Amino acid sequence: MPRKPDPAVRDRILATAKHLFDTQGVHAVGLQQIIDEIGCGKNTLYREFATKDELVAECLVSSRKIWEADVGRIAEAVADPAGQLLAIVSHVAETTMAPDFRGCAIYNTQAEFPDPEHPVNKAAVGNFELMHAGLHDLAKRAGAVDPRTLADRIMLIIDGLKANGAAMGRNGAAPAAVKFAEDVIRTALQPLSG
Amino acid sequence: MPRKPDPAVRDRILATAKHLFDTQGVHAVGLQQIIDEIGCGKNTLYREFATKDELVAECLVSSRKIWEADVGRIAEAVADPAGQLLAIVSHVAETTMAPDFRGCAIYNTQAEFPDPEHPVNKAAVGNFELMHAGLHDLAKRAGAVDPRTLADRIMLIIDGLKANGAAMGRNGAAPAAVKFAEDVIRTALQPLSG
DNA sequence: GTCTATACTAGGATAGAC
DNA sequence: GTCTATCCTAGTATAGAC
Repeated sequence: MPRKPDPAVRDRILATAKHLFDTQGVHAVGLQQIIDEIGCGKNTLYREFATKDELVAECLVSSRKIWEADVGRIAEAVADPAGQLLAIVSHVAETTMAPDFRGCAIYNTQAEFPDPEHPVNKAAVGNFELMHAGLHDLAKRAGAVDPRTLADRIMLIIDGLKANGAAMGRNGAAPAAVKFAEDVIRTALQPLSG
Repeated sequence: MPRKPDPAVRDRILATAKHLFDTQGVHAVGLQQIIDEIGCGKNTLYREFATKDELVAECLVSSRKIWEADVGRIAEAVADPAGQLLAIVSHVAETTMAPDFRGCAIYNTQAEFPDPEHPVNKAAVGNFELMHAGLHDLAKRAGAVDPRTLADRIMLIIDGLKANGAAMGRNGAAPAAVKFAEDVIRTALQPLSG
């Protein structure tokens, strides 16, 4: 087969773009930079993604899928919903304490597209809503007295981890997050008067 | 004195730049845009700030001063350190639930300057360290059993508020944050077996 | 002299034509 | 894949108003 039908060229573009966007910021990365990195032609990129915004939005879909895959893997490894909540926090803590962690890709992308009507902004908000809904579901199945409040608190810890980890890594508040979540979950499951 | 020594031109540049940076992002705002908004000449801006980076760094100093002023005002209004911690969280919650809140200016700026060696990045990290140190001090004076842990937890809630509030406003986890902090502070002050 | 305003350089951006 | 068109950026230098 002499002529490659480049079956995965779209995925390669997406992966390369997502990596560059995540590490340097969307506005700081030009399409030419992505093209150079991949070694493809400009029209190849424009065939797959009509505009840069479309490419950015598609990267957010990738971020969502990665999150869902992580949560799914945790669900397979941990039986009880309360343990899954804790494992999710633990997983986020690990990623945010990595030396090259530069912040939550979804949050950072949203910050670069402040217009609430912009598709990229809407996609980012949608991702957060999905995350919160997943936590809420787990909190319900864990038997929390007030599932919504538990989900809110875990969400705050996760979001705090991302923001704090980006700025201060393991020198900041991130190392304390898992124990924090543990206490919060334990308290939330106690029927009365903890 | 007939000739105005334009005592406030530097402040006007700073205020305008900070507002534009905060609402649209640093990379998305050109110096020309700032100049047009102010109505001054390009020379004037470059006389006060040699480079854009210098202007950005100075905006971070403004952010820090605003934070310190907020904390100082709370310290005057609330007597006990534990109450101050709660009031700080409450204050952050209010700002993050404002309809036009676009995220923490310091965090967003840092995200746009990922290079840890860049002066702007260092300035942002320095701001976070100052905030954490202030919380730690309050936690100690509040008589917390483990002041560092209390400071870490309050910091996580505050950072979570900023990230979550930017994405979801009052539809997200932000409204639950003050009650959350209240519980955390109360538990942290109990000498044993809460 | 001090300000605004404009022209200019050199580079990088998106986008698209070929 | 290359090449072009158009636009915008940071930053500098110059022109002209008061």
